[in-house]
Amino acid sequence: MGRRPQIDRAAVIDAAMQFADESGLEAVTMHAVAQRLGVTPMALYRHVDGKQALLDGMVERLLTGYPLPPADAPWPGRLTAMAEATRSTAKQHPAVFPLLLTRPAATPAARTVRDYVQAALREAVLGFAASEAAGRFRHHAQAVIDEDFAVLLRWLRLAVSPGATPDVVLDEP
Amino acid sequence: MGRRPQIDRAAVIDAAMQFADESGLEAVTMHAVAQRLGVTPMALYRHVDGKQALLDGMVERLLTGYPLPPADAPWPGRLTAMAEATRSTAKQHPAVFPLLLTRPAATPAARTVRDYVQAALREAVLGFAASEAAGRFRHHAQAVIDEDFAVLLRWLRLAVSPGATPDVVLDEP
DNA sequence: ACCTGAACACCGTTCAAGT
DNA sequence: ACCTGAACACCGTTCAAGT
Repeated sequence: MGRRPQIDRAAVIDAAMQFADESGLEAVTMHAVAQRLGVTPMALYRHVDGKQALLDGMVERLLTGYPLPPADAPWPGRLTAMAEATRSTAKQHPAVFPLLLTRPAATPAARTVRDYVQAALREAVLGFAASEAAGRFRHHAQAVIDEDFAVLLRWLRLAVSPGATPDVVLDEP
Repeated sequence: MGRRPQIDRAAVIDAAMQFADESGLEAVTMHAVAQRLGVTPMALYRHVDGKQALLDGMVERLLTGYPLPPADAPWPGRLTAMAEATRSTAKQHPAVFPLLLTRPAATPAARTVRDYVQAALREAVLGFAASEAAGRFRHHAQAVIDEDFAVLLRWLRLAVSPGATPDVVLDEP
């Protein structure tokens, strides 16, 4: 008499992600996800706390897929790592990606990552301000400055245009 | 035999905005808006092109409410004006405000304003970079620099945290 | 413990019809 | 031209019931 659930929380979120990438985010429906799992809609409620919780689970899955440098690493490295993680995520789940911009603080994991990026951006801007005020930039090679600003600019653009396609945002010079 | 429509596009959008502020954005429903206007849901379709178009109309209403400095004005003034317009909008329609971050390029008017902000931000960052590279900051009073960065930082924070309450974003130091 | 069946109130949208 | 009535397929979610 094995009770084999065969439909745990991870499977539900998996199915939702796949379905979203196939048919679009707005097609992710309790009925549709259930059908894809060969199960009744009501069966999902045992494993996720309703549709909001399902979407939150998808966001968490998106955010926790990649390791990030420690918070006290230099900000260009942190932003670059986030950019790479973001690009990978966008490539793997292009349709789910917009959720990141719509529900950024829905879960503790999401909040942690958002604060991580926010802290890096703030450091970047304040760092530039402090550096130029002290005239320290003359000690840097111009190429390094340009590179740092390229990273910063990409994030600004991503932050400013939530509706933009990730690839466009990340790939443009 | 006056045909007095008594329910034009503006009235539909008005009702939707009011209802959103009273009952939340997710309560804005074709049925609900129609009921508030004392009319059948299907009557709305003569004046707005479905629900998406209704939401787009609300975004446009939000964005076109305030005049902005010309595009060739100095960027701090442009960002400050946008900040003031945004704050007023957020105060008047707090529940509708998130639409701005969700559907930023839905209509031509929305696209124009987004490009306006994006250009100002880009100019701000590039301007700082160019200035420090040339060592020109020594000619500025530190107070002016601080003020410029305060404006820029607010916009960065707003851009980075779409889910944050506007008042918190705009009022915090 | 896990899933089903039947049902509920609601949603956006259509069509044909009234005036 | 503008609005209504009845209806459609669908949505999230509940409840009681099966095993």
